[in-house]
Amino acid sequence: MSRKPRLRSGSGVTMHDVGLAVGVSAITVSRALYSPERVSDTLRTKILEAVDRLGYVPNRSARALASARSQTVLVLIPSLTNTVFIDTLAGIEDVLRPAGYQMLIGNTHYSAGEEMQLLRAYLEHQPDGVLVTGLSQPPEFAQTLERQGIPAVYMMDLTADGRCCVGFSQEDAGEAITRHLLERGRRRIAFMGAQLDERVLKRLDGYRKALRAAGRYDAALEDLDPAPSTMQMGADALTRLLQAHPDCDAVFCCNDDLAIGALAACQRLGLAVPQRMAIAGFNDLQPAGWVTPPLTTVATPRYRIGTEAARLLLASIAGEADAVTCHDLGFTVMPRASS
Amino acid sequence: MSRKPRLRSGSGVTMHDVGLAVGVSAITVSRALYSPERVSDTLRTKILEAVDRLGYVPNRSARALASARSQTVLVLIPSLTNTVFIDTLAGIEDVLRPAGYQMLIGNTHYSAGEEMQLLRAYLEHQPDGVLVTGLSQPPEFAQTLERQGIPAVYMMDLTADGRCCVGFSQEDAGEAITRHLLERGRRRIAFMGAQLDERVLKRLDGYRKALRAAGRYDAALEDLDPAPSTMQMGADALTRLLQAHPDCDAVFCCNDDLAIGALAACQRLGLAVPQRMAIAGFNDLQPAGWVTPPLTTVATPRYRIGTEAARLLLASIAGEADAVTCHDLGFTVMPRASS
DNA sequence: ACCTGAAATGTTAGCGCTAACATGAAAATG
DNA sequence: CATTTTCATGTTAGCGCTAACATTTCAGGT
Repeated sequence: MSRKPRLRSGSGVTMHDVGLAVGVSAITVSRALYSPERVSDTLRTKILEAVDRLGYVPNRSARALASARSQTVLVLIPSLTNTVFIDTLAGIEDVLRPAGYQMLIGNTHYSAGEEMQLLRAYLEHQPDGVLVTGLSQPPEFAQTLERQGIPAVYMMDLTADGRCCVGFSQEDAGEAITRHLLERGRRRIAFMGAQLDERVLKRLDGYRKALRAAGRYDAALEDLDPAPSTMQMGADALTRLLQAHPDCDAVFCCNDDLAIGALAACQRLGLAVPQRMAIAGFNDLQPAGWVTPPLTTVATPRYRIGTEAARLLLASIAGEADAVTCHDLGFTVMPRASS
Repeated sequence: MSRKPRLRSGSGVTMHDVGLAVGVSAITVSRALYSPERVSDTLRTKILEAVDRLGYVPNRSARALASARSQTVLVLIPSLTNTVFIDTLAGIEDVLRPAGYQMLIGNTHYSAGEEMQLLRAYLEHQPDGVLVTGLSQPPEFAQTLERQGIPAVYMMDLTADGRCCVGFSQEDAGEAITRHLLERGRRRIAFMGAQLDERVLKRLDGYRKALRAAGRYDAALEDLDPAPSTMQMGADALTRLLQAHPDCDAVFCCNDDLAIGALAACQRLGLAVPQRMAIAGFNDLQPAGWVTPPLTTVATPRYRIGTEAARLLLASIAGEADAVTCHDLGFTVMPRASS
């Protein structure tokens, strides 16, 4: 009356099998692998040899189920094609992997709806923590995390509302680069924005603040397009801008892609940069230092945001309450020849 | 004599709890969620309502453990900063997500060693299948997969050795674009290569084949650098190349980044493109069609490689033996003004 | 010799879920 | 109306692992 044996996943070698081969119980194998100090040296050596010989592969699902810790972190980023987030991802990975944590990457495509959906879907993995881009999730988002008791770190921007965040003030950065253009004697400074996510809008706020303070704000000089930014778009926007406002003498582009497109358009139109037109970008991506003329932009600590956020999250997972703080990593205005 | 209750992960609501709330057993809840046709409509509605009300989140680890299927696919790609692989990733995701599969992304950094390490690490998740970039893994790689009975699909290139692959012939593509340059009357065609992964080397093979057939091969015209490619590198290589070989009248760059760098260098050096110097790239990334002059390049079906590979893998996981075939998705030479 | 306590290993139970088999009721069949 | 089939649901056991407690061993102190 024996039942069919159930399916086995993987190679079918379990801790129990390894234990049998060495003459110990499964728990000792578990300890040899994950808390080596609790097993005598001789035994541990024999066990590790057997693990190798039998080709034992631990089963993470079983481990997660039994220990109630998945050793997994969910990372939500708006895009995989934007270098900014890829750099951050690299920083995150460099901290999480050595710590034995697994990254689950969710691409929100800049959509709050998709972000919420992804959170729900990935919660099934019982992540031990979540790294989120930006601060403008719906209230439901934080509630869900709260209910499951999952710590989160918010990346890229700052807030004083008590959430744990790592980044820099997008608004201050926008203000700083605009002020830089003012200091260079520019009087009709335009803003070129695409994607229009929360970070772009905050940079726009900073731009407005700087210009208003100088008494030079003109809403007509704002060119906003919700579509994802491309170099082409930057070129088009610049052409449009100069047609409508021939007196415009500078433009702050919300990112380097737009700025490089704008630069190319100036060259095509025969406008000298920076003499006739100053151009500033944002992020200091690799090409910014390389185009002619080199692009004035704002260098952002993307990689470090990743490492710091990951570190904070790990501390938070470990229960260190003081990990829940706001980390301002700052930014640097990079004055180059385009302004 | 009661023990401490064990930790609970997540919200603590289980299928059993949902069942209690509705007055059914846990297995009925399971069926209502995953094989709805096996539960009556009335009951299913009640169960789903309770799931919502209680905020039940399924536990994927438990599911994977009990069913021996993780609904997870491992994707190994060489880089997250190369648009080529990001596009492929997008294709993969667009097929896997609707099918309920979870992607685990492993970044190999173009290293066979890291690739093997990643495979071993991610095997702990008991992936149901693996998507791999390229064909030149060590024999150990395929053996490991074989032993665990995990199907794999190899992306980007073709092979006749029986492995399931989706891509196009990198060699044929290299040959085709080189022939295009020959047909445009070029006689001293250089090759500029970076990163030097297997795909670049195959394109180089194709380049050599075309030039040898035309009796115009000269090993001195090959500029190879194992470092990751950048626009800067393309510019440097072009300058170097022209210094050493002033008679060089065309260059096939192994990717668009190098080509755009080379283009910029020509402009800086005052060399007319294509009159004095023809330039061809590879991949047809967005900027290729947009720089001046527009770049001749080879369009590659990156997104479709992703969707097809994912589809094949799913079929393979489902046990459809005929899924193990080679899919040639072809490529298209895009003649533009740079040649 | 006895006790104490730390170190090394084992036993038991259960994490949340689903495969396999079992049961009971309703519907279809002769 | 008895019999078979189908459908809807339940029971049992176990996936592989580890928390919690239990036991054994042995060093060191008295």
